Amino acid sequence: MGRWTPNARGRLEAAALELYEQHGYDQATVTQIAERAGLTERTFFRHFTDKREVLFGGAQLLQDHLVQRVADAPASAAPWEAVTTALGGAGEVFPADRESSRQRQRVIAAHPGLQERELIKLATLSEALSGALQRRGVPARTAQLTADTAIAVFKAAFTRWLEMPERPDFAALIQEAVEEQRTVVAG
Amino acid sequence: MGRWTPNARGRLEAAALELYEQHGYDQATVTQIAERAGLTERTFFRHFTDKREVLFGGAQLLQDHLVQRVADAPASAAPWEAVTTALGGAGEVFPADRESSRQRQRVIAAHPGLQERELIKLATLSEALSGALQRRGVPARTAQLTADTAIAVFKAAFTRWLEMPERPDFAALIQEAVEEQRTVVAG
DNA sequence: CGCCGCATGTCAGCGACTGACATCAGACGC
DNA sequence: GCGTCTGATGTCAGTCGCTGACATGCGGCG
Repeated sequence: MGRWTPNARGRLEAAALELYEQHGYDQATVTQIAERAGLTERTFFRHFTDKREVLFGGAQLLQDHLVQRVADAPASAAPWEAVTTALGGAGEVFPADRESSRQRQRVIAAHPGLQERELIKLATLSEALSGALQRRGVPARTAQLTADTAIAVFKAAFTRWLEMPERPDFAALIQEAVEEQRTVVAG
Repeated sequence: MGRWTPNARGRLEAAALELYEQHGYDQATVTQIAERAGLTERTFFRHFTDKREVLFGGAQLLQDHLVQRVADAPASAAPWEAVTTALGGAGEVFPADRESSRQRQRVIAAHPGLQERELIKLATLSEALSGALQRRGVPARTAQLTADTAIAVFKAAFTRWLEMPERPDFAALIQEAVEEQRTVVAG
């Protein structure tokens, strides 16, 4: 047992999500978030670099997971196959309840600054996938284009994953989006 | 002749670009930028919503131009053809000297916050292209996937446009990237 | 037993951004 | 010509995000 009540970071995340949703991102001050978590503003900034970052803790997990899967793909797999197969397994790291994901998306959708942060997380993910592909021998420019194109697929699939009534199989949604995109660019 | 020296907005843009490059984005204060332009901090924030936006005035022009070209494409053109043809004409709205574009890219590359802003400009552009496609009868989901995929192509082509020694024909770079992407997703 | 590490608290300060109100050259109606 | 109105700018005060420097005190470790 530590000196302080445990999981300060998790309490800050929960407090922030609640306040952002109830009063809006702009109205919620960092001081309020910290107080609700039983901490001080200064401690908030020791756990998160800024007021936005508290919503994006999961991005790093997703990225590590995907990079690992690309690295682990059989040597025979083509770049596009390696990446899309990895994306198909992303459902494993999504939260058990889609509702918390939807809540988070609602907060983000309501604030441009949070959309900016989400976009750079996707861009960082794209860079990471590109790096994983390059380690498989794919040339840099091709790797980046492949990764960017894959992100377009991921976005489409994730949007559907949130929208569908019953929790869907993420791999199937990825497969659908891949096929739709192939149709599009063949056009 | 107005009461004030003209083109306040342009002077603020120039002053900001210089200071961001010379001293770094973080070190340059808005007060400094405004003073260099012969104005006050308050006036800066009347022309630009925040310290970042001063670097992104051209994005709206590009967007309007591309949306117009998608709308003007012949009815017979498939969505992908309409969008990529429009992208090919984007070279018309780039600055005459690539050096100022490179300077701007260097500043952006040096600061994550500016990268965020650039990404949301691209996302906004993607939304606008998606809207233009939907006005041509393309279903919403397909339109967005088409636009996102097109943005991946645009990024690749623009990067090359900045890098090449002689000013290249942007339409040709778009065409190259389209073909490379088709190869990629063909697996 | 005493020292140390580390998560947290306290405090002071900077700079981004905003709202309210003042100013004043030029445009415009008469 | 003359008063009025408009719109870009200035002035001022205030909030809040974020940071650096230093203090504090429990738990562990020698």
